Amino acid sequence: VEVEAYLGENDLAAHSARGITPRTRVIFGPPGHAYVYFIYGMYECLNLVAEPEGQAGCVLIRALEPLDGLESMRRRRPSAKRDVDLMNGPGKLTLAMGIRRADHNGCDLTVKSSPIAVMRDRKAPPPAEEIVVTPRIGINVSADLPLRFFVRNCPYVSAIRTSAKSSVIKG
DNA sequence: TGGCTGATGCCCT
DNA sequence: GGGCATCAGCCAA
Repeated sequence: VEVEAYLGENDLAAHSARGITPRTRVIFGPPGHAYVYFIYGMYECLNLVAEPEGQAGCVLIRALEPLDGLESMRRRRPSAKRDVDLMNGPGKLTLAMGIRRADHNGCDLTVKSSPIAVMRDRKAPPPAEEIVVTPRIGINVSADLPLRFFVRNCPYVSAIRTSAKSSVIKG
């Protein structure tokens, strides 16, 4: 329900901006794979590689709406007081899902046997009617680019922080 | 409700 | 060695 785009070029906020390193190698690999990185000494963040092999570009998953597995998520995140707080942040949702860099960085999400369940036993929900577009959260460079997208009026997003720079995509 | 801060370790200069 | 795509708890108002 909430993502941010990180581009391959002209986006200094992207980890891939300085080219291929041991950490960013996955971002330059084939699409549909998970790029999981460790941040602030405590948290992991999940990205989906989104460009053809050889090009950089990925999507940071910032919030999800839990449709299944609520009990196990509550066990992994006992600090969440309400269901809407289980996955409303990039560090929270990896905790709730048990996603770790050591286990899941580089794994292929396009196969049924993927260790990260992506619509494995479900039909996709209907597309959101309205998407809000804003600048990305928590970055200092390329901070004005409108690359954060979230479902309007969805209670599961991390911060309904719309600004003067926000806009809405319909349909 | 909103702002500040400590916790904590990888990554790249 | 400094910065970092974060979070939870604390405090003031």
